[in-house]
Amino acid sequence: MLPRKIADSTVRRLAIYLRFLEEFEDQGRDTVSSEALAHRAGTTSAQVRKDLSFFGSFGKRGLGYDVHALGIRLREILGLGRRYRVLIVGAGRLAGALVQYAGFSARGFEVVAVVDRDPDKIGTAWGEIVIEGVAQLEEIVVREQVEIAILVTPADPAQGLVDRLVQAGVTAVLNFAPVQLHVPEGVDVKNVNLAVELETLSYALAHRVHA
Amino acid sequence: MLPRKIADSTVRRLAIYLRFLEEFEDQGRDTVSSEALAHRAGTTSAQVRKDLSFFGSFGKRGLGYDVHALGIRLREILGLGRRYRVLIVGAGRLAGALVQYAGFSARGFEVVAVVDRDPDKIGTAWGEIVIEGVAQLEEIVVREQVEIAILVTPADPAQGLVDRLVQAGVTAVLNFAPVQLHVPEGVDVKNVNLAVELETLSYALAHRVHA
DNA sequence: TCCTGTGAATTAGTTCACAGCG
DNA sequence: CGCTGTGAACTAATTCACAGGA
Repeated sequence: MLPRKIADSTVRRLAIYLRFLEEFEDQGRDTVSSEALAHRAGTTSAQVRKDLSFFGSFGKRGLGYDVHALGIRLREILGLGRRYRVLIVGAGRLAGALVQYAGFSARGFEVVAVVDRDPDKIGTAWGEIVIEGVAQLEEIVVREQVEIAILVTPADPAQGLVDRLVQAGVTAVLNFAPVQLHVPEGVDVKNVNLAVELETLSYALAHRVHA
Repeated sequence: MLPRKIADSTVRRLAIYLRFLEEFEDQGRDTVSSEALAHRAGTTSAQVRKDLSFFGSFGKRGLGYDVHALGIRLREILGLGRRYRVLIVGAGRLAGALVQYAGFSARGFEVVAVVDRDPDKIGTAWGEIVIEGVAQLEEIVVREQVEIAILVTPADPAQGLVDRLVQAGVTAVLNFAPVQLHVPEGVDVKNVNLAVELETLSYALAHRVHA
């Protein structure tokens, strides 16, 4: 589990393979070929084998991969063998959707706190979680041993918030704010920008060969 | 606006440059260098110039780019010069967040209908929009002249729904369901998978050089 | 025979570096 | 001079193609 530098595209595909492996497992299949995985994941069998080969050789020639064993290995590789404590910054609707999203907790991402700057929201409850004030950010990070922050705020306050998060000890951030965050070495940021996704679609529509 | 094949990564960056151009415009700046754009967008000046060069030469040597003019060109290139009629399939919390998300309508993506299969949701209103039954899918696509569908459903029904959407005339789909959709030639699908984003973070955490 | 694992070949994407125009 | 525009060089990612083990 120590190869130097793995492409982000490879890591994303591994996460996708894992999803389908679990599906196969639920169906009681105990073996799967690179071809079958590739078809489900929308890639090629060579790509699947190459992706896996960076981490070892898990298959049996002539047979394929053991569904259960490969699942375990992928979870190990992806760091999903444990739970992660997540803080959500910003209590808008998207944050609400994330808190309730079953896909996160199923994978071990546990939302332990939500903060917002709106005094009207502070103190209200979302299920188990009571929304706290953004002033408590640092205190919460320490108290709840937060490792991952999800930033769901407007662009404006995002950089200041991430500075405070990093200062308090957070080293991984999933950023939904439409800004490029600047963080010190050793802190990982992944950006999700829903408007950009739609704009790549409108690009495709605009440049279609009109029949 | 006719170059053969432009990388997805380039299109995404163009959308990001546009965001910052608009910010600069709001600030009253009327000229910007590739270097300044690159810094905001988290890339390099050479990358910015290369991305733009695929579509023409918009800058002035020694000076940079005209903020307003480049904004217009980028909107043209991205196909943002018009409005798009969007149907949301699935009325969960994420769908609710998308309906209300200002970033979409600001860019011309107008949600014209929402469908769900839950009878308890059908007939309830989200702002202007009354949720309709999934049975009406085809009728709605025609009636509302839907061009883009956003699929926000569980994995299970997603393929069947996309088949119906395509049959009814939809040619662009933003898919949040964790499955690889199979669609005919000429239909564009972009996938967003929030769990995968978090998993790339957990990969990074797990493989960090522990100091 | 079937299907993996993997170097080699290819293709795609990024960065360099500099000529040339304002 | 300053900064763009762009071939050329380089680096990264994907695909090919086949040797070899089950």
